[in-house]
Amino acid sequence: MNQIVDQSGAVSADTAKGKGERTRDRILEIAEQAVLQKGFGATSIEEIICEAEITKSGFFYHFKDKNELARALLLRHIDQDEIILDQVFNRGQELTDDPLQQFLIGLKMLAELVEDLPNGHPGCLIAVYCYQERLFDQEVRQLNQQAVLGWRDRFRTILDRVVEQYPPNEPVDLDELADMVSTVVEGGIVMSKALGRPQMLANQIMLLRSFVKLLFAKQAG
Amino acid sequence: MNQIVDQSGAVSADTAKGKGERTRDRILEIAEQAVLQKGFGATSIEEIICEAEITKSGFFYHFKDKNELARALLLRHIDQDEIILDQVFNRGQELTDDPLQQFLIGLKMLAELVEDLPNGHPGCLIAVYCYQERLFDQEVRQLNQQAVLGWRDRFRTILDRVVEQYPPNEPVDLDELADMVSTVVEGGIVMSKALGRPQMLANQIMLLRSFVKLLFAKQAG
DNA sequence: ATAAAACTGTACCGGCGGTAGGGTAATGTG
DNA sequence: CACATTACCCTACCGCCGGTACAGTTTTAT
Repeated sequence: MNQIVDQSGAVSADTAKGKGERTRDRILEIAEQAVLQKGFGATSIEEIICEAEITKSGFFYHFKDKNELARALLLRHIDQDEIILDQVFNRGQELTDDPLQQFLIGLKMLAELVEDLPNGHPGCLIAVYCYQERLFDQEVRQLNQQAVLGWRDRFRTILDRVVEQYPPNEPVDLDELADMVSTVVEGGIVMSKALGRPQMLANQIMLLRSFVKLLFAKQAG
Repeated sequence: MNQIVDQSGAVSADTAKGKGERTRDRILEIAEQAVLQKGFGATSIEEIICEAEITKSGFFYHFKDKNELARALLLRHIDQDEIILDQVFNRGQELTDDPLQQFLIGLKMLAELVEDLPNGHPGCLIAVYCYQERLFDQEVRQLNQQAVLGWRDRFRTILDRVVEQYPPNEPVDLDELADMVSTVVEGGIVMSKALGRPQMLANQIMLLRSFVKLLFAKQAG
């Protein structure tokens, strides 16, 4: 869903890593950017090694084939994504005890976070892989699926606490509502890219937030 | 947004076309399926001509290069999409004079339409192209942009009529709300594909419909 | 019948994914 | 410092693919 580079953290972490792992990370970083811009099938190993300043042998020392690169890319992406979502939605829990407010704060912070990205959201590997599923093996597809189910669990947990205190004004399935967050983010990224207007993603998240407010707002009387 | 083959219509139209155009259409049909499954860069001309039972020379007789194929695919996709959206949302206008009901009926019909697709929604070329923008020229990117703006106009026009009669319960930007339909469809397609559950797209559309109802519902008192 | 349209056939180029295998520089560790 | 392991580099090769060039042939519409 989100991929933002944890700069200072990454640097300090790098120094603790061996040289091999640092090269591997560099390959992954370069590859991810390329894949998000051109798709997996259109990203050549040649260009990756060129930018990473290694040779083809060097590349295949780290990844036995392109499919293994795909798997590593996805795993890394999912990890980074989870860290960011944890930060955003745990922060809400620190600020208030009201579960609805926690959720609304999380959505607001998510919107601000994607809005502050200088060149817009770079894209989501899960979406890239969805549209190129025939290129990958079963394992990659399962990873993709589990990542999405992880998002559902995350938001569902929050929503369960919300409905205890706020009965929804319209009957909704909570899993579907949890999925709505992912849906809006994924769709928002596509719309942002299509229009070349990065801000759209943040706007759509905020609009979803309005809907959540409406759904759980206490009615007058 | 949507790509559904208008079968009987296509057949009768085919008979009116010259042989060249029929071959061209066959190429486009095969290419679109492949591109939606593997991405544009990973779809080889070789496999297209193999399935279309023509030679490489035959292919390049119709399209001077892959970029021209991309443009033709996109134009065709946008056309088909517009026909479907016209059908769905004009039907709402036939059934009632209330603009809100028209919109809600349109969303319901859209949900039913995508739910009835046997193998789930095949995907949206606009989304594919967004995630592979570096492969295409300026013209293709502009086409993509205009298609999205067309969706916005379509829904915005409906919404303008809605707000005349139904003041929204929460302040919203109508362009953003119009974009929300596209966002949910694009995001819903990604989610459906990622989870392998075609029904998700219809569910998300119906959930958006609930939100629209809430937003424009007349408050008690 | 005939001209135009719609192809086919063959040969070629360079780039890319991937393999094979031998050689070498850098690195962490005792 | 020694030394094994890690992390690469170099060269050569294969087959597939996008794309070009161009001459020849069939099919179609009129």
